[in-house]
Amino acid sequence: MNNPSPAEKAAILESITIDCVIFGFKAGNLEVLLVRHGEGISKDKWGLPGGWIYKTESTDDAANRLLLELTGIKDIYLEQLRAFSDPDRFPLSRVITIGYYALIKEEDYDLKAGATAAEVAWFKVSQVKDLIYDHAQILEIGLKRLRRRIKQEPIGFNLLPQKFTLLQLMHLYEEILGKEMDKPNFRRKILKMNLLTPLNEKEKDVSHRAAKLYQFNPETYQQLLEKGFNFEF
Amino acid sequence: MNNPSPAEKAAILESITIDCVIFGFKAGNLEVLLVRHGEGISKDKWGLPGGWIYKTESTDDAANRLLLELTGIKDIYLEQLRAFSDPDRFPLSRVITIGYYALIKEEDYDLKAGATAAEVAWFKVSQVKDLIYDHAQILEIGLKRLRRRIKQEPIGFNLLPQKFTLLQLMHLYEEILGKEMDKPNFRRKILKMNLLTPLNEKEKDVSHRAAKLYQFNPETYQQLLEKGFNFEF
DNA sequence: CTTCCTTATAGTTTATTTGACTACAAGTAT
DNA sequence: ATACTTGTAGTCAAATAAACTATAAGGAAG
Repeated sequence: MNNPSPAEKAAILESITIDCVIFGFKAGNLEVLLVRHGEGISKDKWGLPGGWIYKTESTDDAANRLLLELTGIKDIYLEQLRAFSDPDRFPLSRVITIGYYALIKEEDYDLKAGATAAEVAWFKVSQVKDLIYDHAQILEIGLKRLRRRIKQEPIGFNLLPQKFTLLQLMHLYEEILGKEMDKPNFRRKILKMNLLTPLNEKEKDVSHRAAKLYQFNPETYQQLLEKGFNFEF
Repeated sequence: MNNPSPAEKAAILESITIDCVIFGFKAGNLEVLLVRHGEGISKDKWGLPGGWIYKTESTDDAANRLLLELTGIKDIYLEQLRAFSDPDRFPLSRVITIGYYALIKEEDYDLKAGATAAEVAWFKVSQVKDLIYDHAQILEIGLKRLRRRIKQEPIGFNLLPQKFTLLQLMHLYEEILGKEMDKPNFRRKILKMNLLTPLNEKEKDVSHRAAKLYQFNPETYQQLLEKGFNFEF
C-alpha cells in the first residue's frame, strides 16, 4: 500500500486499495500471513498483504493478483470482508481499503516475497502486534468473521492437512472458538453430518493409540456450504 | 450516482460511491426504498439511494448523509454490505460502490425527495424491476443478508410498529424467509426467548378475536444481538 | 510379558428442543 | 343462537444435546 509511481497512476484507482487477511493453522495455532514492506512510508514494517487496484480489474481479481505478487500464493478463494473507510486511516491521502480474507492449508503453499514485499511469514494470531495503518482492525474483523463462519459453515477444514484425526479437527475448533469441547460429543456430531470420509489409515509415530485418519466428503461439503449448519458444540 | 460537478470534484473521492438498500415492511409485504433520479445519465430511472463520498467523511457517514439528502431519512443504523467492483458496472468511468443496508419502520419516517432525487418511494421487493447499473445485484445481496441475519439475530423487529401481535411478527418472518410456519410453535419459541414484553392491550378494529399486543424487551434484545440465536422455525 | 499410562472410541442416561397436531377460547358476522 | 375466524393453550412422539461412564488400543516402563 505504498504510494503508486507516476507510471502506475494511469492504470490504478487512486483512493482504493485491497488488504488480505490470510489464515492458516499449524501445530494447534491459528496463524496469519504478514508481509514486511520493502519500500515506501511503511518500509520495514509488517502489515497485511495488499495494494492498489488496476482500473480494469475487479477487486476480487486485484486481491488475488496482489497476493500472488507479494507472497507467491495463488488461486485461493478470497472472500470480501468489507470496506475500511476511516478518513485518517492512511496517513498520506484519503484511501479506502477493501479487506479480503481466506483460509488456507499452510502446507499447500510456498511463500515467496515479491514486488514491494521484503519478507513474508506466518505469525500466530495471538502474538501479532504493531501492524501498519489500521491493519490490526482489519485482522480483528477477519477473525470475527472467521469465528462466526466456522460455526455455520464447514470452512474450518480448509486449514487442516488432507488427512487428519478427529481430535485435530476438534482442537482447531477449540483454538478458533476459544472454548473446550467434549470429545465423544464432538465425534458423534461431526460424524453424523456425513461430512468426513474415514480412511483405512491411522496416525503414525505417536506414543499412544493411533487415531483413525479422515478426509472430507466434498459432496456433503458442498451441500453444507450452501445449506449451512449449526456447529455450536 | 451522477457524475460530480467540477466544483464538487475537489471534495469527493473520484472512483467510489455509496448505495443504500433500505428495507421496510408494510401490510405483509417487504418493501425497499428507491429514488427516481432527477439528473445525469440515469435521469428518470429508479435506483437505490446513493452517491459520492466526501474526502473528509467515513463511508458510514457518507451513507447517512446521502440517505438524508435524497430521501429525508436520518439517524438510522446502516450496516455495510460489501463493495461492488465489476469494472463495467458504471458506464461512464470505473467506479466501485460500497453497499449499505438497513431495516426501518416505514411509519417512523417521512419521505422527502431532495438533492438529485426527483422522487422517493417504497416498492414491494417482489415487484422491483429495471434498476440502474448493478443495483438489482446490490438489492439481491442485501436481501440475502437480511434473510441470513434474521435467522440469527432479532433484527426483524425493526420493521414492525412499536406494538405488534405475534401473528404480525410471524408473518414478517414468513414473508422474509418465504416459508410458512406453525402458529403455536412460533409462539412458544419466541416467547421463551424472553424477548417480548406483553402489554395490557389488544388489537382494535379487527373483525375477529383481538390478539394481545407485544413490544420488545430492549435488554434481552441487546443480549441476543450480541450472542445471536437460531431462528430456524 | 505384565502393568501403567495415554488417547481413541463406544455407549448410556437425562433433560431439552422440535414438529405436527388437537382442542378450546374469544371475538365478529349472520 | 349459530357459524366462522383467529388467538392461545396443551399434548405427544421423535430428535437432539450435554454430561458422563466404560472399554479398547496402543506405547512405555519395569
